[in-house]
Amino acid sequence: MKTRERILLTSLKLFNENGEPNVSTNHIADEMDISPGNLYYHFRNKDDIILSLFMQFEKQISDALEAPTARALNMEDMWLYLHLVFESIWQYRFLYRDLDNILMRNRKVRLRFKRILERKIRTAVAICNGLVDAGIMHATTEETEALANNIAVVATYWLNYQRIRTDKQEENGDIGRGVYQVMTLVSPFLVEEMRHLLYRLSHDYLE
Amino acid sequence: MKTRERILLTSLKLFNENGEPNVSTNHIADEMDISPGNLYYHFRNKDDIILSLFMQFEKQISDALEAPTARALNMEDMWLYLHLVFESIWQYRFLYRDLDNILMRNRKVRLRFKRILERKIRTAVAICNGLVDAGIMHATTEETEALANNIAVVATYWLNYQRIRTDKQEENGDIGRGVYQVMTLVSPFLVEEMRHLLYRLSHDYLE
DNA sequence: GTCTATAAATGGATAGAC
DNA sequence: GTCTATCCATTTATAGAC
Repeated sequence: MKTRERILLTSLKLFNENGEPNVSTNHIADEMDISPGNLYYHFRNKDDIILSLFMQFEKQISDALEAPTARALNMEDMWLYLHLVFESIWQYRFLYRDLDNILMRNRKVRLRFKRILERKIRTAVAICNGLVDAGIMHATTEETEALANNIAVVATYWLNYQRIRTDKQEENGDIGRGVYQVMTLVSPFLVEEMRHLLYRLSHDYLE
Repeated sequence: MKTRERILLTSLKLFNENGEPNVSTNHIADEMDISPGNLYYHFRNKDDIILSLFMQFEKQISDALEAPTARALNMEDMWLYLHLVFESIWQYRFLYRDLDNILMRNRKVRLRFKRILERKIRTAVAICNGLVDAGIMHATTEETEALANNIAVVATYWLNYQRIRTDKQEENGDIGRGVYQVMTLVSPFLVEEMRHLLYRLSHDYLE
């Protein structure tokens, strides 16, 4: 494997494990048994590494956000879709844990992250409208708008929230809970029949 | 004013403005025109300052969380209650912006913050149960549980979320939007009459 | 209580040899 | 591409005089 690739892989691992602010370029080089100078041959600086990792993340989550707008979704599709979103966040969780800091320092990442967030919201609106059109959901425009924001907030911050509550540092078992939690946002707007279906689905899903 | 007090006030201001990781003890001393040595006479280290600020925050938000469990709430009460919670968060927003980092470093703050979070959830459950008992809300135990978590997530992270979306750094005008957003979580579980009341209330409230 | 001076450590980054 | 050596800036923190 190329050194550049290894730097990205090692950085991602260390960032996720220890938090981005607690991982210096020296740490990364050390962990890989290369020299700091070598690292700086491949990346201009630490933010450059973060930007590269972010672009990997961006590509991955973009693919996940693509699918549901292409066609109408049924309930099972939505689980899968949300699962993919949560998987991406989990994989690059260091970004979300120090979001404010990272976005503050890094203009490029800030602009692009904003775009992803807006896209999340628009995707949520599109899905809801699809459900309303299909007659299995009832909501006014205003309700849909507020709902989409709530979906975006919970999807964005659920893993942070869960991490504070349950002290266990790793384990991604919370993804299922995150998906469930987002679904409970939509649930009360569904027609009764669908609400029950969702209820059964979620109990299967969470074992 | 005592120097110790001034250090806390200045730290809070700088932390909120520039982000806690970007404010060193030297910056704080500098801004106050005192020497770093003087600052360290009053506080053992930076985390000690953060702990003191956190305890101020804890006291303030504890008061806010006290009220609603004492008695049943009507809709107007809930706006006020949520407003107080958001005000506290806004005032100590630096904590929330670098939450993961701060909690990771500081065991005491972590344990106490966790307690506050649990209390937020329990308060939300209590309020919902009150509304159900009063017959103006319909929700199963499971729905209430999920709802309380969603309330906690949105209340905790709304200001962070809003800050990313709208680039303007300061201005607390988003508090009203935060309260509204939390209310939209509860709204679909209310009986129709109350839902309409809430709708009217929120439109008055947000001008 | 407050200041000056300074130690000790760390992190980001570069120059130049190989 | 990679390493060694090193520089510079910053940060935390303390000792000791006033």
